[in-house]
Order: sequence, then C-alpha cells, then structure tokens
Amino acid sequence: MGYSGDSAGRAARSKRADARRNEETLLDAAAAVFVASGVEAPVRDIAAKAGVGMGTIYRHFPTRADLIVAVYRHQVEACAEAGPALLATSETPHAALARWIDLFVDFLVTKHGLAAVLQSDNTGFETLHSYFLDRLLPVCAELLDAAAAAGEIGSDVEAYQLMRGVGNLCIGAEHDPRYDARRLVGLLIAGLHRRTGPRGCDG
Amino acid sequence: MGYSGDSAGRAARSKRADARRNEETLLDAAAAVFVASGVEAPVRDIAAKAGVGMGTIYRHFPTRADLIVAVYRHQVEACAEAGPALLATSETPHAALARWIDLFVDFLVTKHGLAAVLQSDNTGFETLHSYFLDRLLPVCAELLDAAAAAGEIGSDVEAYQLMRGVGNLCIGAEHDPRYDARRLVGLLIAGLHRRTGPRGCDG
Amino acid sequence: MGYSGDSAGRAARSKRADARRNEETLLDAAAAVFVASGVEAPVRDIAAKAGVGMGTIYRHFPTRADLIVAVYRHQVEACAEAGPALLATSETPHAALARWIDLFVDFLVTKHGLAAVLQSDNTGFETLHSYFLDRLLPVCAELLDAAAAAGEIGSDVEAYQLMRGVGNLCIGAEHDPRYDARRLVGLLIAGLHRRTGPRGCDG
Amino acid sequence: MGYSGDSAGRAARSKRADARRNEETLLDAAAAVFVASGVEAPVRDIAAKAGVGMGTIYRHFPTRADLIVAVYRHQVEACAEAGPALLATSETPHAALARWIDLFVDFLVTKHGLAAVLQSDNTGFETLHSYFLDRLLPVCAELLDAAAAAGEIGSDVEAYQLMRGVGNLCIGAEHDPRYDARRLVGLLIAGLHRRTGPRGCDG
DNA sequence: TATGAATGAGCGTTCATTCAT
DNA sequence: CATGAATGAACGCTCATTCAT
Repeated sequence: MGYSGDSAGRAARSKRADARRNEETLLDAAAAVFVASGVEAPVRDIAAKAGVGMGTIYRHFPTRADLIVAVYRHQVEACAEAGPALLATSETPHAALARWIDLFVDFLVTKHGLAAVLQSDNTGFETLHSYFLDRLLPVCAELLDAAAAAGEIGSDVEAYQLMRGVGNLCIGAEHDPRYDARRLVGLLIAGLHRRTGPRGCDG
Repeated sequence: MGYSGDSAGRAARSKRADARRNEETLLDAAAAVFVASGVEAPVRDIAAKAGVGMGTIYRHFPTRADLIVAVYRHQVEACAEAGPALLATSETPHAALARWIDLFVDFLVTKHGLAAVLQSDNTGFETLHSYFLDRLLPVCAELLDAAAAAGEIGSDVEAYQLMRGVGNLCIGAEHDPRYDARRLVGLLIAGLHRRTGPRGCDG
Repeated sequence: MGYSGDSAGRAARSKRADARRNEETLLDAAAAVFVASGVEAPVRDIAAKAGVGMGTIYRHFPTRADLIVAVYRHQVEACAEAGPALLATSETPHAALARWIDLFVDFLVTKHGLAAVLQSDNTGFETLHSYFLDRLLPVCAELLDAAAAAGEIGSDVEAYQLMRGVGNLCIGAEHDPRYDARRLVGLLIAGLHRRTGPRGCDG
Repeated sequence: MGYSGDSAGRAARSKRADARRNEETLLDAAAAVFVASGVEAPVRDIAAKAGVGMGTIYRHFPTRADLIVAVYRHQVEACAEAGPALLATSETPHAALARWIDLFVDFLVTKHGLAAVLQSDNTGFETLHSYFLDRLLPVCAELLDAAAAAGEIGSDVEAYQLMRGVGNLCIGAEHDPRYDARRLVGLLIAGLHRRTGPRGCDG
C-alpha cells in the first residue's frame, strides 16, 4: 500500500501527467483561437490548432461552456480573489467596488465574444453562467454590501443584476473605437453612489 | 376626364392596395416570429407564418435589416418624436433625457434579440444600424446638449456612446426576471448627472 | 369593305402600331441586356430595362429562344443574304465560304453567350436552334456545294457539322484575349481545302 | 520493434484505408453522375449516388474543380504521357500532334459537360483550368514545336489557343449524332499544316 | 482513449414561371 | 392586354455532433 510507485502506479501517474499536458495544450490552443475568432469559433478550428482530434475536445469538455470555463478559469479566479484585497486597501467600499468592476471589465473586453455569450439565453451555456455567477457573484455581493453598510449606496441593487449589466456593457467593445465600455461602466457605478460621482458632492 | 380613377388607375391602385395589405400581413407575421424566435429567425419561418413564399419576403425586404426596420419603424418614429416633447414638458433636461431613454428601453426590451443585433458588427446590418442612428442619435444628442447647457451633466459623453450603452444594457432583458434593464439604465443616466442621483444632492 | 380606315380600323391599326413599338422597345432593351449580361440574363432584368412587366415579355416571346431569335433576326437575315452575294463576287467558292463564315463568326463573337446557347442541349432552345439552322444551313450548304463542285473541297463535310463547329469555336471568345476564334475558324476552313491553306500549295 | 505495424499504426493505416476506399466510392459515383447529368450536377445528387453525406464530398473535394480533377486525373495523366510516345513513334511530328489531339478529343467527348466547363470563365474553376493547362499545355506545345521545327506547320499558333479551340469543338458532342467533333478537330489540325490535308498535296 | 471521417439538418438566396388584378 | 406580385423548387455551403476504428 502507500502511495509509493509500483509500475502500475507509475503508469497511472504518467498517464495522468500526459492527460494534463494534453489538456493544457488544448486550453492554450482554445485561448488562441478564441482571441482570433471569438469564443464561438468552430470546434474544428480549435482541434486543428491544438493538433488533436475533435473527439478529444468533446471528451475533455463535453460542452463549449466547459471549454470556455476552463480557458478563463485562472483569470476568473484572480478576479474573484482580488475582491477582498481591494476592499481592504481602498479608501471606501464604493471605490473598491469600482476598482473591482474595472478588473472584470478589463477581463471581458479582451475576450472576443465572451461578454455576448455570457448573456446568451442559449441552452448549453448554463455551465458557463453558473461558473461566473458562483464565482464572482459572492465577491460582488460582498463589495456591494460593504458599500451599502457604509451608506455609500442603497441596498437595493442586486449583485446579479449589476454583474449582468456590466457584462452587457462590455459586449462588442473590442471593435468599436467610439465605444468605451469602461467609461460607461464607470457611469453605472457612479450612478450607484448615493450622492454623486466618484469625487464627491462638494467637489 | 373625371377627377381621378379611370379603370387603369383603379387597377394600379388596387394592385398596390393588395400589395400593401400583403406587406402588412408580412410585417405582422415577422413581428410575431420575431417575438417568438428573435429577429434572426429563419426567413422560411417568417414566410411560413405569413403564409407566403420566401421570395415574397425578399421582394419586399431585400435584406433582413430592411425587414427589421420596417417591422419596428412606427415605434422608432414614435420614440424619436417623443424627444422634443419630453424636453418641453419635463422639469429639467436631465429628467427629459431619463424619460426618453426609458422609452427607448421599453421599446428594446420587448424586441427579442433586437438589442443584440443592434450591436452586431455583422455586415448586412448597416441599414439597420444606420436607421436607428440616423433617427435616434440626433434626438439623444439634443437632450444631452440641453442637459449639458443646463449644467446638469458634463459635455463629455457622446450620444453615440450613450445609445450603444443603453442598447447593450437591454440585451437579453426579456427572459430574465432577475435582470431589470430599466433599472440599470436608470443608474447609468444617474451616473451622468454632475452631482447626485435622481433625487438630488441635498435629498 | 376595303382597307379604308373606319374608326374601328383605325383603333385596330393604332393598336397594332403600338404593339409593334412596344415590341421594338422590348427588343432594344433585350439587346442591351444581352450585351451587358449575356443572353441568359434574368427575364426580370430585361423587363426592367424595357420598362415593361415580365408578363409582357412572356406574351410576346413565350420562350427565351423566341426572344433571342427576335433580337438577332435582322443580323441573321443579313448574314444569310450575304451568302449568295459572296459566292457571286469571290474568286472561288472556297474563298466565298471563308468570307461568309467570317461574317458568321463576327456576328457570334459579339453576342455575349450566344454561341454557348446555340450549342446547349437544353430543351427549350429548339426554336433557337431551328431558326439558325433553317436560315443559315442552306446558305452554308450552298457554299459548300459550290466549293465541292469546284473541286476545292471534298463533298464529305455536312453544312450542319461545319456550322456547329464554327459556333463552338466562338464560345467564350469575348473574354479571353489569348483566344482568337477567327483565327481558329480560319484554320478549320483551311483544313477543308483539298490542297492547302489560304496561301496555296506552292507557297 | 517489429518491422512495422503497432496497433496505433495499424489503426491509423486502417482509417486511411477506409477513407481511401470511401474516396474511391465517391469518385466512382461522381463519375457516374457526371456521365448522367454532366459535371455540374448538384452536389446532393453525387452524395446520394455515393451513399454519403454532402459533407463528405466537401471534405474530400472542397471545390467542384477539385472533384472534377480527381475524377479525371488518371485519364488526363495518360493523355499527357502519350504525347512524347506519339512523337517518338509517328512518321512526322504533325501526325503525332494529330494523334495526340485525337486522344484528347476522345477523352473530352465522353465527359458530359466537361469541355464546356473547361471554357467557363466562372471563378471557382481556376483549379480545373490550371490543372488541364499545366498538365497538357506543355505536351501540346512540344508537339507543336516539333512540327514547326520540321517545317510542317508555321510557328504562329499558340498551344493555348489550339487546346482551347479543340476543347471548344468538343462541347456538346456527346448527344448529337450529326456532330462529329473528331472530324472537325481533324480539319482544324489539317488546316494547321503548311500544305495540305493529311494525305498530302498531290492527293 | 484518441481520432477525424461522416452525417445531414439547416440556412440564405435566386429566378423561371404563373396568374389575379 | 399588361402588370408584377407571388411562388417554391433548387442549390451551395457550414458545422455541431456522433461513432467506427
């Protein structure tokens, strides 16, 4: 017993290592294709880029949502983890919220087509929706609650709604120089504030 | 030598009347299908619903954009015309802007998929984009200018950007009871205000 | 009795005049469209160019073949009539044949797509085939016979075959500067000669 | 460490073998449909005849030109290779040319619609044109050059032009018993000869 | 377990032809 | 008689998904 490697164990471990390597290749390829052609790029293209068969992609990621989640998991995690930190280091909870939302926007606007897919009512993206919501909603809610507790904002805006709104504002931002999602999101967050824009009522 | 209708004239007019009736049938059917399946529903479905051949649709509306524009023209016109009226009757330009935007939102959230198409960078929707922009942008700009002139908002937000933002916020609003586009748009407009939310700084 | 015009007669005659004018408008329009888009241009385009309804075209020319025949009738007639004249004025029957074929080629290569249609086995062009054959075949046959009688050529080449060959050689000549139908037809006719090419056996 | 097939290799090879068999089925079916309906037969028909989905055809032969080329490749190769052999075994270069052209004609007249497609200025047949030209033009040019060097013909006829002419003469030859493309091509080649038809000046 | 060949529904679009007005 | 609106078969093409190897 014990974990020590008999040959079968070694084989198993090496196979697992292989699989992981394989999966990473896959994710890199998918990320590259997503950048080039958007998150709805044909499965075939991703498989080709990764140098694997399409079946392999379906095996690892049964739905497109699974693949997208996997591709962006690290960044989503980082974003989620940034929330408490910002709350700790910002002057006010509202400022923390604004900064955190900015991170989210930065993430979304660089992911070709992701914002749109995030709003899609298409069945089959539930996994994707769930992941983003499960992971980011509590963070957003915490920031909102803190701001509400500080009296900076009312307590009547749901985190869910805010996140969807911000996500929506990011749609199509990549390709229109006359459209600045960050700016609009800034206005939205400012509008949340009880009194004024970010710099206060008395200027 | 009568004042008008010889038989040829009558024939011509009756043909046109028929065609117009048909076009209305078409628009009704399209509207219904748009509600059910979104504004990107297959041409075949619309034709079937209208009980006409597909060719008839292509005759009347060479591109999908033409069809969409025709289906929603009345409502867009009404929205456009409401702008000056609101400016005249509201307490402040900013309030007028808020109300006008509300009308626009009311329109968009009831049109399955329209908000999304409005943001699509797909070639072939230029007609659609143009129509909305040509018709509504000046109205929005007038309201913005008035609010800026009254010192209620800064002069640094383009009407184009605001309209796109509002349009984006309306995407997918129809089918998610937890998402209230009107509310978020309200926040966005509030964020535009120099000092405070809707109720004023000293509230 | 008599041909003299009572009012009914006048009406009839003027109607007929109208119809002829109408038909000429139609033919001019068709000719123009044939030049621009080939003899298989959509009926709609021709009707539009002529400023008439498509039904009018179908009334006057039930099949496309009828229309093509009508459009080119004058030129085909002229070509047909040139045969005997050339026979009378050329040094030899073979030279007359060569010149006549040249006229035919000149005609065909300037009619976008006509040569191709002339060979098409598509049902519905029988009228067209018949017209060309009925009108030109006898002329060609006469020239061939004369040349055979003069001993310049054998008597074993059918006029039908020759005409089809020449027609074929004209296909697609309009748009390929590296292809010279006249030249090849010249070789074909030269090949018909018992002894030599155009310049004689003793070179 | 055997000489070859581990199971992975065998799997790969067997897949390829399967695909190859499939491709042959496809080519057979395509050939049959081409005979029956011409080389412009609907993709669906070919797929149905082959008992495969349309996608399979597109996979193997992305464009129609690719399919046509594949179907006729063997015969085109054989034709191309016959050129030098004929040059070596015929009495004169001109005779070799005549025989080689005959082979080409034999090929074309049995391929319903191919001759026509070969002349089509339709974009999308470039691959096809290129293949035929790349493969056969040099052969034809060699024969022409040899005949010119032997003084049998002038040096003023381009191989390109000759091939197009011959191709044109083959259009529609299949279904018209009164039209003998071979014969006409024979005349064309005879016309190329400096002096006379095939049997000499003193015939 | 990986592969990628195969499937085929589905879509946009064209245009000859008919026929009610 | 003329009109042109309407029809709908037909076609090319794409791509998510399955499954034999």
